[in-house]
Amino acid sequence: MFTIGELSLRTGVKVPTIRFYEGKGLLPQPDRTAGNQRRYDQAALDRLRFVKHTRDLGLPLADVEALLSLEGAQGEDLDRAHEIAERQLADLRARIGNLRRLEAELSRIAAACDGQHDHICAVLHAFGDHDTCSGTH
Amino acid sequence: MFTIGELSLRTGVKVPTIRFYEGKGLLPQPDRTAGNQRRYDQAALDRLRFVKHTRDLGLPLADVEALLSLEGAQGEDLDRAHEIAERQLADLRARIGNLRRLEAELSRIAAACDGQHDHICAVLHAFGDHDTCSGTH
DNA sequence: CCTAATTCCTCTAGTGACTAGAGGTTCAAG
DNA sequence: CTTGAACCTCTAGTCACTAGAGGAATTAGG
Repeated sequence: MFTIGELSLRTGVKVPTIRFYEGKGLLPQPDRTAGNQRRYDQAALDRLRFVKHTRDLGLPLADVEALLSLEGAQGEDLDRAHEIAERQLADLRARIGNLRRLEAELSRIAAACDGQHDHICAVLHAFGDHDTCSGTH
Repeated sequence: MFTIGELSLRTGVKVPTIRFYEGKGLLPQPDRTAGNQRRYDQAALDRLRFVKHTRDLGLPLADVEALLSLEGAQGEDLDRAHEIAERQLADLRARIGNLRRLEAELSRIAAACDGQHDHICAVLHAFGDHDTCSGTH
């Protein structure tokens, strides 16, 4: 049996966040001591690790919840899980694409003034100027 | 003179968001008609475009505000602007790196089950399983 | 057995950057 | 002069936490 603090150490999820997840229904209500403190078992640890991992992957809590409800799923339910993974992947790839375009633009802006102010620094102008952007955003 | 709706159309910033920016002090208080409606001039349009563009680049409003206060800056103030651009760029590159690692993992997960359920689908297991991750996150 | 330090409890409020809605007013066209 | 769209202010909700107040329980040392 772990305290909430031990669970936090083992998963890397902060204590208030664990309580927050419980309030959201992502984690079941754990046992309590006579003094009302939470005590967790191995199953709770596994479940929290699942939540942590999926969150790290960028899934919103609603999707984490959906996946949790699919535990031990079969047949069509597995298609749902697969679909969530595919959707997240597409999302992620789009986000990477956007960020790479922004990276190109930001480095153009940062390069506009390399510390010499003999000329008028173009950084501020570059921030305001959309016309010279390569991509759309 | 533009109404708030016209400003919205020309910049792509939604009407409530324009009011929100004004409340935050990012945009100056515009003139008003006798009936209390906002009327904007070209300067307001330019300023909002600057805000929009910097926001699109991923800068938090606090940084947008800092940049706005540097308008017409000279000397050392320009270093501040340059520093903000450099910091954002570093930030952005780190974010891209993280996302690319996650992409690798998500595609591993999505591939774990390609629609055939003869075998037990590994998607759910993969979501819960951090050990097989290539990178750290 | 007692005390002190640490961890735990609940609850409220704050973050960032908006977005949605209620309930009411003004403007522009016909 | 009427109608309908666009405007006004204000409050509250979103997401995923995070911080703090004020108090109770647990645990290690003496």
